[in-house]
Amino acid sequence: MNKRAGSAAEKTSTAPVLVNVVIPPLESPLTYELPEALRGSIEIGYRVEVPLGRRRAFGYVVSTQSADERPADTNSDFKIKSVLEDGEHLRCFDPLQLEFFTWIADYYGDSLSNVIDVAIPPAVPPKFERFVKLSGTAAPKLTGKAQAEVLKILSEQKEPLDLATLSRRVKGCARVLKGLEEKGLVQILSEELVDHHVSSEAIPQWAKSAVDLNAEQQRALHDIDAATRDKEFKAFILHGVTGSGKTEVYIEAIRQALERGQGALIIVPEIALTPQLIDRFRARLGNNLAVLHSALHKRSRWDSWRALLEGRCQVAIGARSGIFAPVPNLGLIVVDEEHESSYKQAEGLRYNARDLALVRAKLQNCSVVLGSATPSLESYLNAVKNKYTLISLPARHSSGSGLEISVVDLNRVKPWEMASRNISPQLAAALKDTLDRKEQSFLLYNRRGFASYLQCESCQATMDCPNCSVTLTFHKNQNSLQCHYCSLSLVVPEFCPSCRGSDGKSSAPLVQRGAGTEKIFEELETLFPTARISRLDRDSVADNDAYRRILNSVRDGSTDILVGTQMIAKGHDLPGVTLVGIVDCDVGLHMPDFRAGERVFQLLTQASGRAGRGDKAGLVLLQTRVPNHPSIAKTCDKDFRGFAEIELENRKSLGYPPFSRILRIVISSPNQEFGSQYARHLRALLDSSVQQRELPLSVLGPTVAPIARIRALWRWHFLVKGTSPSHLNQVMRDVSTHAPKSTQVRLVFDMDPQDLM
DNA sequence: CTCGATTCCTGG
DNA sequence: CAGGAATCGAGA
Repeated sequence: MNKRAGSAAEKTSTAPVLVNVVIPPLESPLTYELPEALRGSIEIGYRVEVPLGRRRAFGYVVSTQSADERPADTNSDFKIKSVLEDGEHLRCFDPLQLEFFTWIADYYGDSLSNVIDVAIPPAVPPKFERFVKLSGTAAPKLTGKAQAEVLKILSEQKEPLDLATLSRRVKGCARVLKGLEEKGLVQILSEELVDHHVSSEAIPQWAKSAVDLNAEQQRALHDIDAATRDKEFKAFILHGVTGSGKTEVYIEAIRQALERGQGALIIVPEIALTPQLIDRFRARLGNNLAVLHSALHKRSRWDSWRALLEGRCQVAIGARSGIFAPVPNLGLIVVDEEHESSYKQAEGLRYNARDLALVRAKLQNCSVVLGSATPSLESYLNAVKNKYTLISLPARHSSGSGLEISVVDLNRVKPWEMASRNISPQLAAALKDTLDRKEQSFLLYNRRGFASYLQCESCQATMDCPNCSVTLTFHKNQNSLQCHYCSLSLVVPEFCPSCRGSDGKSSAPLVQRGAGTEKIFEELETLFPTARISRLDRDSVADNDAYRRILNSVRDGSTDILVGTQMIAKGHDLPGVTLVGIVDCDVGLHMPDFRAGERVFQLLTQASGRAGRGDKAGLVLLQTRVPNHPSIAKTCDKDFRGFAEIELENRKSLGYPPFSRILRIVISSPNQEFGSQYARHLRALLDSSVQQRELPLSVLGPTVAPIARIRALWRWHFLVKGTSPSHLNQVMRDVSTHAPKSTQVRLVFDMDPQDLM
């Protein structure tokens, strides 16, 4: 399997002659012959350059064959071309990873080619920098003025000087240097430029010192480390609220693995992968940490990847796509905030990085740690069934129960008693107290904009997106109506466009319905005119640096109240915050999605964790109209297990995950009639597949998707439910091979969907 | 019948 | 995806 290049004599006898190469975006592999000169040096995982038609293309070697396996007889009606001898051939992944890639392709019903294309960052040509240094001891003789100057500069230099700096000091130095080089007075070195984020320096000694872990952390560490050391597949759920010290456990476990020469992989949600977090890991794990992030510059991404591949780094940290990292001798995978739905890729290859972490751990016999304050029910059920080990870390604060969470039942507040449209007297009072104490508050309202929609007062028409079946959100700051699905932006019309003038009055006014963070911000400004208020949501962090700037303004105390969407629930340690107000807990609770309740619980619990992280006690106020709803009541009780039990019971009775698996099939078409007919036809296909194979599956649909139209495409979907993923898989294969191809419709298969809209 | 545009299909 | 072949359709 893992043949290394042997001696030249061995090469000819045992080295494979044929290689199967996937060339994205081609789905199936093509066979090429290896020219004599390349045999033995190219194996699985190499990116090779091959002739394809009349052009050259890059492809990845996924399997090899020796000459005698050549399928000479029947269907070889094509002549096998040869890998280009003068091409660029580059090692791109570890042969060990192939099994993982194949598994992914099978499970998600995609081609190996596409999986590899998604997994491997595109290689960038190496960049070289040239350095000059003095060479030889020969006395400088008969040098010109310019040459003398260069020599003088160089003699003042301890290290070789880079050419760029030199040419800035001496104009036209290239020629001068050439002369000097010929005389043997200087040497020009070429060194490959590797991104500074990646380095092979050893772990500094100071970082090796252990930190103080409490008894529970010690125990967690011990268990995780034992599994890692034994190189067995074992999954842990590390359940602990923010501030319970999960990160310390990860770091120590990784550090211990490193000392044994085992590599590790950490996956964090995109938004958490901040420079601060990376610094924290680097401070303790040293420089052999490779950062992988799809937003990184191409070169850094490739450099990090290669550093792992070449063994210069043993630890990788990355967002979703980091799960593919070629960590050498992988011993431990950590998935932080494992419940995050952003681990699921929403388009293309719709993989879930958390699920893949478990698959990979199983394939490579290593341990995996899923960390969260609010584990997903999928993971939690596995712990209940003893498939995973659940480790709970108690809150670490000395103040212990310093967090008080209470409900404001909006049913019991008369409209005229409200401090403002969306802020109850209780919340207003708490905000005032917090301001008086010179402490800080977070206000969560999980909706962007100023008003959810505008409605005509006379004809009741709502301002809808022309391309999507949703209302347009009113953004007051930009005075625009925006579609949050297709990002259309319109100037706000002065009068209702559909009834203007028709009822005699030419000025049918538009009224604002529903609220958003902008509105809450405005209410706060009215209530607390002297307070320093900031807003954090996708709109206010449009420019790249704004996110950090806003969080910094909280950290340094120049913001008193921060209002925002779920973004504020995920920021980092901000010890000055002692009040968290949830303006409306019920947002998102009534979505047509069986995970709605779970998501709300997660968000509320996560947001609550922002309060009182320092020594001071924290207060959380939950404004709601359904105070007895488990998502809210159990947040109040800080009772994850209690919530999980209720919710699991629900899911069980309805046959939803984690008690079943779902395959979602989405049909979209610009033509409503054609699409709906196509969807009905697909139902027949589904039924016949299920029947013929006698699969215990239930098929729901076709139904119009909850958002019936997006970007001018009408949408329908099916939910196929079953207990075994392989059954769903068979149906998916059947349908995708037999479904009639049409340019009018698009068909998407989504295994384990997170998004049901 | 011709030419350009469009769709289809192959690539080893 | 890219390039070539097959097919389509308007113009002459």
